Amino acid sequence: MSQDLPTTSYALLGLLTFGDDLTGYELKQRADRTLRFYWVAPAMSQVYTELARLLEQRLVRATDDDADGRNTRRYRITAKGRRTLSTWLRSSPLEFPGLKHPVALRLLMGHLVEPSSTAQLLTGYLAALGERRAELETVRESLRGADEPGQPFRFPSLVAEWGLRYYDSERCTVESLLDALEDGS
Amino acid sequence: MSQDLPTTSYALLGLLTFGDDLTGYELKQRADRTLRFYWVAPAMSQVYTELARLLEQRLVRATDDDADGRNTRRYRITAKGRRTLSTWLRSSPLEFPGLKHPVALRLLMGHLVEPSSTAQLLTGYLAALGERRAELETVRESLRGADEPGQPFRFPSLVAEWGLRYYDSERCTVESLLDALEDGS
DNA sequence: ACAGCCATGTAACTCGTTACATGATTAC
DNA sequence: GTAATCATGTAACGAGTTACATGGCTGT
Repeated sequence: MSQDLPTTSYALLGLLTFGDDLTGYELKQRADRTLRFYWVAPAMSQVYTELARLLEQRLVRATDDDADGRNTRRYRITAKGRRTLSTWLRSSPLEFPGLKHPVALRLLMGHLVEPSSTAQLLTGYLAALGERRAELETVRESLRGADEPGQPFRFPSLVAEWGLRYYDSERCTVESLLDALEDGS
Repeated sequence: MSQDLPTTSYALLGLLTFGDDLTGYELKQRADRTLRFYWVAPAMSQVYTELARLLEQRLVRATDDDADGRNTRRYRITAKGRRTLSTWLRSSPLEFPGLKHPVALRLLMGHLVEPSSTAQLLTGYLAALGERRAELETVRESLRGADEPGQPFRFPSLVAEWGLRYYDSERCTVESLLDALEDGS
């Protein structure tokens, strides 16, 4: 029973393997600090939906904690959850990354607008890229001290590094696209 | 009337601005050669669904061509379609690209599996990346000759170049991740 | 007192997918 | 003749979103 969950379920389950129990709300925050950069930023409502599913399949266990008046459920991954997750990691076939790049999409149709409009698009993207990069940089900084081989945040740190490199490469490419547009117009 | 279409509608409409009329089938093929690399590869059924929508809003016009026995509808963008598209291009707010990167996601959970399993994941990705890159290279080659400033495929060519650079940057990063994993295990 | 955050959920809806259904043309 | 490709659509479903609904706690 219970084998093929949507990838986002595995992703959220994976965020519960870092040694602490989280509420739905906290899980959403963790997703926003990690998953967002290379997977998705699930809506609050989806986090609760996924947790309900994981609970139903006994991949997580919930502890009600009404002590503080607030209705609070804290979720912990179960042994079965760990087994399921590592089986998935080992056996799932390679899926190629999917990119949804509205900026590239708009550049494709550059012939429909004035060159200045396209340049403005790319300049705006460059700015957004800078902000994003700064956010991810902050995340990586916060992992410092536990990101050496063998330590708990080694892999999150490697992934963050990967993201930073990606943003750097984007900046570089977009800058040369802007140059090319100037020359050719 | 009629303004906010899903982005994929605009994307498909954009593929009809390169001077030729296409059948649904041909449009799908064009999407597979271009959109796939930085947007989506829509299912055949979705292409027809979107075309029906575009038709309903008079953004495309259809010509039935039953002459050859086959039921063939050829679609052409209308003046209204062009207006709608260029308005969208000029006025739509900047959306940041979204990445769905199953490989990065799995790397995040590297602590749950043996190092060899993670290394295998990355090696597999490197191979897939090579194939993808080759496909995109073929596409770019096919644009040669009409990709100079002012020519029809200038922008598609720039976008393809962007994609190639992205794949190169990925290859480079993944190689150094593999090095880091070897050192630290 | 009031705003902002913590906290949990339901309902309606859209996008996009896979599976199904059909049939003609082309190349071997 | 038969397999691959061209060609068009419908139906059922799933993943994920926004909007809605509720309420307590915390800082000023």
